[in-house]
Amino acid sequence: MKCVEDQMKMIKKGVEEIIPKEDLIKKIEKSIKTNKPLRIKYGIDPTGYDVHIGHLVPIRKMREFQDLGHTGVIIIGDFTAQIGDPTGRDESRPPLTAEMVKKNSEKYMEQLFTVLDKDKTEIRYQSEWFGGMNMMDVIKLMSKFTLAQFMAHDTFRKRWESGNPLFMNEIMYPLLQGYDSVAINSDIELGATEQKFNILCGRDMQRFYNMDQQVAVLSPILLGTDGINKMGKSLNNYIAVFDLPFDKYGKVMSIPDNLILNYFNYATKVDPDEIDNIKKELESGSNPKYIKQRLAREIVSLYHGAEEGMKVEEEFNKIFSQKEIPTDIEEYTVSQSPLWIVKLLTDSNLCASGGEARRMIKQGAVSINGEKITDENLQLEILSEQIIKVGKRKFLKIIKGS
RNA sequence: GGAGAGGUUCCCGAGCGGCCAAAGGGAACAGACUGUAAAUCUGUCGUCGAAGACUUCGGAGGUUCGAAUCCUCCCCUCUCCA
Repeated sequence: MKCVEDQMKMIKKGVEEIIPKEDLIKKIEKSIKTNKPLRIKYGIDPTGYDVHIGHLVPIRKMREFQDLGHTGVIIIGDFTAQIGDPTGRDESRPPLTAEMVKKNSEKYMEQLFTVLDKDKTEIRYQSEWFGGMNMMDVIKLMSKFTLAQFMAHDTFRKRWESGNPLFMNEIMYPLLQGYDSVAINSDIELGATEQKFNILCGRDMQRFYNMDQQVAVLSPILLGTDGINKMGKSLNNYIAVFDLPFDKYGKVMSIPDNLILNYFNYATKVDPDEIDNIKKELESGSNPKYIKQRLAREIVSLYHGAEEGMKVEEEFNKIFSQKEIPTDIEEYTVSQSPLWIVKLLTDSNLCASGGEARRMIKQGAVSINGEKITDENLQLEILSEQIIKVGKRKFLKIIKGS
């Protein structure tokens, strides 16, 4: 096992805050002395299974802990999922069935294991400890905190002050998350900085149960592709693990230039020294496009391999810089000919409605074999291998059916 | 339990009997430009073979030639009082 200094150096990298740092040092010392791995906690809510690269910032940290010999513990929040984290924007939550929880967490873990070390990961469900609780236990949990403590928390206070509804069950959220730390006896909890309150709740909760208190290791929040809000599903500014390589590449290319270094730091495995070089390069005024392309390649490679990264980059240049046609285009079989162009666009799902299809034609966004379509009444003679293009990035190959 | 305010199109938010498919902003999409699905500028932004028609302003009824706008009941949220 590595010495305390080495471990600390590795842990501190790319981390915004460690609360309290002294405790972390003590924990590592103890772990080395007793040769016992630390238990590193991270919780997920199985409300869905779309994992984006923002979620993976703390997960990468967990992997580093695992590489240092420690144990990662993933909590499947099958109880907290019924509430919805108040720090998020989610409003009402439909109740989750057991099957949904199972399906979501399996898919979720599949994505996390692109980063984590399976042999050093423990998966635990909240229902293991909350499932058997009765009302007395719940009251006991609630008696540990005051309302004032919760109202001091920014997200609760803001909701309150802006006159938005704040439900009682939402107040339970930090309590449940906090008790998880007691249940699994965690040494360290990982999360983004917005999780500070919840994670510190876990610390308090452990103290109430006379346990060693966990340390909060907080990662910065990854901004979304819009460059303004945190990456998240509700704002549709996220890059998902399940996104196709080409989409990942394109989404990275759409981030504002000032986010490039941020992404290099938190969304790739590029060495910090190398990132320093990139920073200098950016400052020296070289074209950010090429640096962003490298970033996009790095991110795609991380999930799909270096080869795919190169391939996708070529494809991107082809379509957007040289305005050519992509190599692989989805095919669509048409048996009726001639076919009204608007019908073709809607039937093939290139456009959502007839109105949209007409609009696209009017705006000069539709072309067939490179020829712009201007007549929205066009009866198209269907020939095989016609390439239809809508906007910049929607392509379809028409196959003549019989 | 009492008193007040409010629920509008993906989101925020105006409208308070016809000129409302509903201002403005954001998001999204398209075009131009470029260094890219950056930035900027311009345009579009309910559905229907587009003519007119149909559906939409928390829900259900009603008044009216005509309702997002008025009335009744219901559901939901916020504020103050207890």
